[in-house]
Amino acid sequence: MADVAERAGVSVSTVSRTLRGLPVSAKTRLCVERAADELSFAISRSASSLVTGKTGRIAVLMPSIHHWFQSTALSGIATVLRERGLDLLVYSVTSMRERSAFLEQLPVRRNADALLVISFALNPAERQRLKELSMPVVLVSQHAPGCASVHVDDVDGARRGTQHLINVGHQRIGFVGWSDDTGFLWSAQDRLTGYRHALENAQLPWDDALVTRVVGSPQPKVREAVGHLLSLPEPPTALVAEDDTMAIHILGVLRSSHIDVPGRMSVLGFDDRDVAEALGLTTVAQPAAEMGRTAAELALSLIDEPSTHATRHITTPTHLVLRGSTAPPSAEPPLFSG
Amino acid sequence: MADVAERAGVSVSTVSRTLRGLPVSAKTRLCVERAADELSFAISRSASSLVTGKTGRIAVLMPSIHHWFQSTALSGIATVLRERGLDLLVYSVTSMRERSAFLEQLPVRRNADALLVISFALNPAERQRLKELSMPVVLVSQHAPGCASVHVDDVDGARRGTQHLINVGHQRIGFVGWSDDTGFLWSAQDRLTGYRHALENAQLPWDDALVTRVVGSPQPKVREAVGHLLSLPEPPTALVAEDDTMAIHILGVLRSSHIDVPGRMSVLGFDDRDVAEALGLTTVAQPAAEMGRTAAELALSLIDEPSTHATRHITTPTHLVLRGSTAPPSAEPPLFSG
DNA sequence: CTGAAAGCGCTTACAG
DNA sequence: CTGAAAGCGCTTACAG
Repeated sequence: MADVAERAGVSVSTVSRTLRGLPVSAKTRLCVERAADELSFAISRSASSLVTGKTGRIAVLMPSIHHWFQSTALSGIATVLRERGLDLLVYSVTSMRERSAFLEQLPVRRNADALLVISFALNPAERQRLKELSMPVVLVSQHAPGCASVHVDDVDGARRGTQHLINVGHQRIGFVGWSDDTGFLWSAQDRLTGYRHALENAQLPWDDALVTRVVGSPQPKVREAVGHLLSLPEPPTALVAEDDTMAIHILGVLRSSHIDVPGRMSVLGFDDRDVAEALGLTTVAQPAAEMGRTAAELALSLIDEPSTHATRHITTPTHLVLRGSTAPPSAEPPLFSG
Repeated sequence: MADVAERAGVSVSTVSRTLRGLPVSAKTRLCVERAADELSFAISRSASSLVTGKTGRIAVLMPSIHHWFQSTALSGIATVLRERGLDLLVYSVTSMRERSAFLEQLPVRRNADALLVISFALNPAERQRLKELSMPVVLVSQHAPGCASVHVDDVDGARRGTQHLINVGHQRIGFVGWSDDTGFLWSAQDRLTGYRHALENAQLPWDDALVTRVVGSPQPKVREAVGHLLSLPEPPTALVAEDDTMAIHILGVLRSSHIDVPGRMSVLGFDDRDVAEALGLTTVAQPAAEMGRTAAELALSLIDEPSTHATRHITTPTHLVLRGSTAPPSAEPPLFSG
């Protein structure tokens, strides 16, 4: 910045003011901007943050980055930050060990102006620990008292999806979920609850045998779970998958077993992830990118007015996307295979 | 840090040294570490980077974050940085306008120690511009003279995939690619070249009509492209898709048209992305996460010894993953649909 | 092994 | 509207 000042023939104070858009004379502005351009000067956030106390960065804490919901939400966050000229700092934490290390050291402290936490269930002690950061924290796809959050009503989404299956005539409906032994569970429980509510509303009996959980390596385990359901005395005619990825595994298993979807089995997903449309998967859509954007905006308003929105919860809507993987249970198998 | 020093009864110099693992007496170390713990002190990278000139951050420039290859590569990068205690800064650039703004302003300057660029084709002027950053730059999934890079041999991968189709007996093989009107093209051209090489090796005739490009909204356009291929006087019996996502769209179109895969049509992908296994897609796998890790490690060694590896190109291997979407062309349609 | 002091590149009162 | 000076929180020679 000293170089720019020298080249423009002004003081560094003036350069600083010009670059931050504070009032300077038109002539000065011109000189400074040209000088900055010629030197392709970029401000050092390190130096400015040292004095302002603001870092100009927003941090995101998340489990695996390569995961549809999380990367899509991150993408939404990035959009907002980009518009605002803020930098995006990503902390990815994939194991319990890393998770507790993060919470112990809180490396984000003083290195970001706010923290967004995408979709892993924090326990109360962990949330308490984040409070000690004394920076705005927004939970995405998770909610908890005392913390701002942006999330979807998983219970209601799953309820409405299941209701759709009931509406078209299904009476035996299975549920296939992931088993969360990792401590990074998302909305598993809520979606199962939604499924239960729909059954109750329709006065369909609850049957434990219709609820399966997949542990470990998906492909063989999903095959096993579907096998279990199809070998019941009274097998289901429709399956509610915890998410689209599970639904896609189910579609693969059914396809390789030559069980027609939706002729012999309806399959419902949750997410509306990238390939759901291509695969014709009926699913409960949640707006991951929009949730990211909303969360980022909430975080930014928390930075400006910490008290106002401190524990605001924003629930974004889900909606059912009808495609070809669900149909009434009595449909004839199609004439051609495929 | 002053607080920690006071609490531990030592000078800030000593605190600094202790925290960075420099030699201090065992007793001092204990005091300082306890004090730091009690105050849950986290160092301000802003302050330290101001004096060391190192930011402790690595930046990644990438197009859309929610995209299989890019988010998976990012994930690999994150793994390495996490181990090394470095922070990850993400610059996502989704339009041409943002792209040129980034290159003009180079906001990454002085805010990171190295820059990784994931999978968008930089033109020579843009690469030149990045050189002016005077920080290590590593290209991922792209290669160019004068720049370190980690990439896959797309020509060879596509050639081997196509060769597999030829080996099982296909003679009419179509190619379905994305049309890059966005300027963010990946390896489209190379994969088409690999396809051509395989045909040439096998002395199969080249036919322009067998090569299609999908522009705009995938689902209807893929349907159109596949329709075109299937209405040729001599239609293909196998399709090479530019990537798995395209292959999945093709599978969806074929399925909804009751054209059995692989009975009536073989489909080959490229990537081995997340749902490829679930869908039984035969594909040319590229190790996205590993490429990210390798690129991050290369960047770190460039930071330490700029000259040694400055223009090193690392080619990671692809391999064909055989699944159920490819088979010899004469196979009977299966008995059941699905 | 430890401490006092200078300085990294900015921003921000304070004068003018 | 502009400049000189102090100071943000660290690290790094330099002494001791």
